[in-house]
Amino acid sequence: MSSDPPGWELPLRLLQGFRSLIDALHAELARRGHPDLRPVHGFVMQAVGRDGTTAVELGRRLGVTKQAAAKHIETLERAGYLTRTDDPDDARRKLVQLTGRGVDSLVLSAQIFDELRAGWAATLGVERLRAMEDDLRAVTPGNPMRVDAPGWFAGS
Amino acid sequence: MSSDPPGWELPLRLLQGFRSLIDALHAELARRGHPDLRPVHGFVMQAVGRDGTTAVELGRRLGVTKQAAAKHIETLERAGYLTRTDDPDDARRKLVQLTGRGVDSLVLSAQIFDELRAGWAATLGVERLRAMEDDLRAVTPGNPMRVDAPGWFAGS
DNA sequence: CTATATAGACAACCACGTTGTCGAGAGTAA
DNA sequence: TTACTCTCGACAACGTGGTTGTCTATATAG
Repeated sequence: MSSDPPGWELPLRLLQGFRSLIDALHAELARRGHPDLRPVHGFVMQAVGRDGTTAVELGRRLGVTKQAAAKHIETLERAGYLTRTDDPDDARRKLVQLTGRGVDSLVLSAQIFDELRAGWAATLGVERLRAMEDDLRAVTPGNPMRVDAPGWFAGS
Repeated sequence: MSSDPPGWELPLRLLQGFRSLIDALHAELARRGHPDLRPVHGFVMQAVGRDGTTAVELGRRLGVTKQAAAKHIETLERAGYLTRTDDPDDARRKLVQLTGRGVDSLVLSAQIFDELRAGWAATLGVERLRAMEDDLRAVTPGNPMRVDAPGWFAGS
């Protein structure tokens, strides 16, 4: 029988797996017309969503303050991925929405993620990959769409 | 037959798995006498290692500049986890070494990681967990001891 | 002895998070 | 209508952790 690996290997492998996928995604995004996107930008735009949102709500979704969310919005607005328009029903609010370029980057990202997953399936076999996904779902029962990752690591 | 999940779920699950382990580790570390440690501190002390190192070498291991490494050293020195002493063989160098408290935190972390892995094994079964580890090794062939994670996410 | 390379300290700056404050607008109750 | 309260977004100040650039002291090679 084989002995168990040390427990500290598992989290590092999980992180490496995540990193390798995200790095490959952004290498491919750069090749297909989005060289300026950073990993955090994908999380922000995913949190904005097709329906748009506001700075306060975006902050809630990302798990940061509205001020931090506003800075992300400003960055992505200047880069051409988001627009801000006045809400006709509430003069306090500014509606943040994806531009065509923003939507394109999300569509492209979904497509590239599928391609990367196919690469893992080719290496591991479809059944082993599905087993890994099932097992990860079992130990991380939350909604995978939560995007409050940024800023979590460094902490206070 | 079941259909494949979207490719974007896999990286999010990997990140969630990593996060859940690291969060559980630090909750337990806090309970066992190390409430001030942050995730990044574990990476730094792991990079310092039992043999000690210097600021320049630490920066190399973490993938950051020597100045950034020096700031981590100063933080952890003030917190009582590291000491800096003059190198008797080279008056330019300051040897950075773990204190007893620093070593204790690493020993404790290794122990807690083993306990967390046992928890996953209880949920998934030993064979499934080993399969996941094997598969992660197969798709992330690098040395898992690399600890250059901090600062990678936000990018430029 | 001299030239070059390295270690670490220091300053300035930037990115991204925080808290605190503020004015404008919306909602509600007297 | 008026007054009170809440919400949204803007702005300033600050902390942390990263960067580049510069400087001094010390090793090391020629």
